[in-house]
Amino acid sequence: MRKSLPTLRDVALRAGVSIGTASHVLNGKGIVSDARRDLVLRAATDIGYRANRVARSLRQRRTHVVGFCAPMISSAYFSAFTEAVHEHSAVFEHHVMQVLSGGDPVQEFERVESLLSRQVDGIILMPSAQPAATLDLIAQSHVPAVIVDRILADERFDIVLLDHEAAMRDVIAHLVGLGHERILFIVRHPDLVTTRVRIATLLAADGIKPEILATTNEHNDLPAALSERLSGRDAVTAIITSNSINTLWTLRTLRGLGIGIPDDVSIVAFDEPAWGELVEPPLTVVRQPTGAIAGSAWRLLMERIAAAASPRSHIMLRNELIVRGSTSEPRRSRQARRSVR
Amino acid sequence: MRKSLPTLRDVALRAGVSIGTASHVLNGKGIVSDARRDLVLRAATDIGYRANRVARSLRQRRTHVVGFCAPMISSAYFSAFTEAVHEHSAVFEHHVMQVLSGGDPVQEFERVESLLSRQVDGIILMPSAQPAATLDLIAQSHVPAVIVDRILADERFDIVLLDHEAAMRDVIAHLVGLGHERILFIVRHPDLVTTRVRIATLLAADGIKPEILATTNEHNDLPAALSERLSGRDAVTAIITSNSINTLWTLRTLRGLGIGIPDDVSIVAFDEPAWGELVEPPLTVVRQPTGAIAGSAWRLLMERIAAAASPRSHIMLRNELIVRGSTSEPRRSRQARRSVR
DNA sequence: GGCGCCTATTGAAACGTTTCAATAAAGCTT
DNA sequence: AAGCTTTATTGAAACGTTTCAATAGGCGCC
Repeated sequence: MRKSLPTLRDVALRAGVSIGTASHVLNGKGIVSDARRDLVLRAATDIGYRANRVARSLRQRRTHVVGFCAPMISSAYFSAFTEAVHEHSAVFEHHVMQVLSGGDPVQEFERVESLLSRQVDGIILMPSAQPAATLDLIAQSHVPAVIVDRILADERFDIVLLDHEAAMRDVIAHLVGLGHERILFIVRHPDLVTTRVRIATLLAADGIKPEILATTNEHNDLPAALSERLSGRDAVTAIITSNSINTLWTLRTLRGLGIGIPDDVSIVAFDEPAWGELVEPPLTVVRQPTGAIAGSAWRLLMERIAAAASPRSHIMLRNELIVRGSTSEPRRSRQARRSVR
Repeated sequence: MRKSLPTLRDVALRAGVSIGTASHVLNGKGIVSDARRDLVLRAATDIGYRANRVARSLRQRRTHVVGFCAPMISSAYFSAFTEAVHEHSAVFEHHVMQVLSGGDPVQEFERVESLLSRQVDGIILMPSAQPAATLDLIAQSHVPAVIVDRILADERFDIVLLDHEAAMRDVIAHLVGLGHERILFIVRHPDLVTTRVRIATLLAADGIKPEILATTNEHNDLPAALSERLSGRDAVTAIITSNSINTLWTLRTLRGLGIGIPDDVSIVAFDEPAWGELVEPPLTVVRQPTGAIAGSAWRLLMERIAAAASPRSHIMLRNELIVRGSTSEPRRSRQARRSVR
């Protein structure tokens, strides 16, 4: 049997004041004489009083806990974002209760429901691919929520978006500027909105001949597909990868095929991996501003909690194209230029 | 003003029964007639009742929340472990309230204190380098806690340890077996218990000539230090790195110096990075069993919560040495063997 | 038909806070 | 000195559950 902790009642008793007064002192609210204040404070430290925030939450109908639901953690983008979310929690004086959906809509629904029953003050959601049920659940609960990426528009929620269209256009402009025309985009989750936007932007671009390759989870189709797409007269001269894992497998496959970067093919990677700057050659990447996303999400959420009725905001953040060594002019145009000299 | 959610009272009212009966039905406790049971269940779904777990926690003095404090997330080992902790949470029907210490003892103390005031049922702690105050705080609070790694022995807590000594011995045996003698160990945090154990084990080993290199956070001393240690008559033939970042910088530096792996020097990396298997050559690594650590931690914690008085357990888990392409016989012995043929 | 024993149900206390309305004391104004 | 405001303090209600003791009805038993 655990010894029960000292309570506010114990403090009040020891200080010889009422529970109400003790509460006032410890919360700095109300008017209390200096004498009693000292008495209470001393009593509190004497018996090692620590407020029971569960009781407070019940009474105030406010937990100061924010629910955070993400598909996973151990992948560059998610772990960076998760860390950023936790780092901001201290600033905003809330705790984070985190659940994992594994990207599965059913689990997502259940986990979010359990967050709601914990009376979280708000929710930060990185949605799965089919989040409709979960979104309905949240909307109907009237708990403030911020959706991070993957949802393009929903008037019921505040949304923090990444401008994947602009990002892809930046990538294309960079590649076209270098002289690339045939560009291969290797994707993993073609059904995600994020991916769809990127694909659409690529396909709609002028002056290039884009191709899409949807690879498998094990990436075992990559060697064959790549060696085919990198040979012959109309071989691709640039590859865009859609996430860190993808990038890793692509690099490895290329090395296995003896294809040089950027001499034989240029590489641009979405979702900067931790090792992006450190491999040879350093990778040209699209950096996702995880810190800024988390910051915006928190800010929107806090504003929403303070003013439930104000109009919803949809914030769009820019990705940043970091040009490093893995992109250069395609071989043919380099040769052509050399022969001109 | 948010519309207040339906409560158990509303359910009972609608079903025409007492609150107690409604509670019995929804928790499957006590004896309730089938007729009333149906009534209650129907009423509950009708008005979309969802139990308020804050109220339940207060009454039961049990939150079913476990506090989890770690130094950070966005590093291979921590993100893998964090994910494992969250994955297990569903199995054990607890939620996780996570806080970050940043490795700072003061923050660690404060964050853990705030977990305690949230009345967490237990704590999983990955301690900072000076955790004494935090440990005292937890011990004195009588909240069950499991310490993960970095603390060798403390009778007040259940502890899950990694056998860093055995791991280092495995590494040494592997290298010695290949014919290495001069071995360089590159470390980042020489003050961590973890690191100290590894260093001591290396220094105590027979038949080798070990060297320790404590590098800086920016690793800008690495090129000079490595080029010195890899040249001359008594050059090192094998390098052990102590974490993923370390490994990355080492690989990059070696490549910059034009030193081949494993031809010129062998590499063994502690703390398997996600990309360990995918770089060229694939890395020989010491894998930390993050899933097993998390599983053990949860199991111990749940047992402790069920039986506070039972003796503390200290579990020691083995790391796994994964031999891949980055280690081979040292150059000299290879040449010697070739000349014999 | 009185007694005891199940079965089902309920009212009320308790969990530890916050907060509101009420009160008491004290100071000021006229 | 009566009336009014201000300043401190308090008792009690409320938050939404769980749980315990009490009760009432039904039933069998002698």
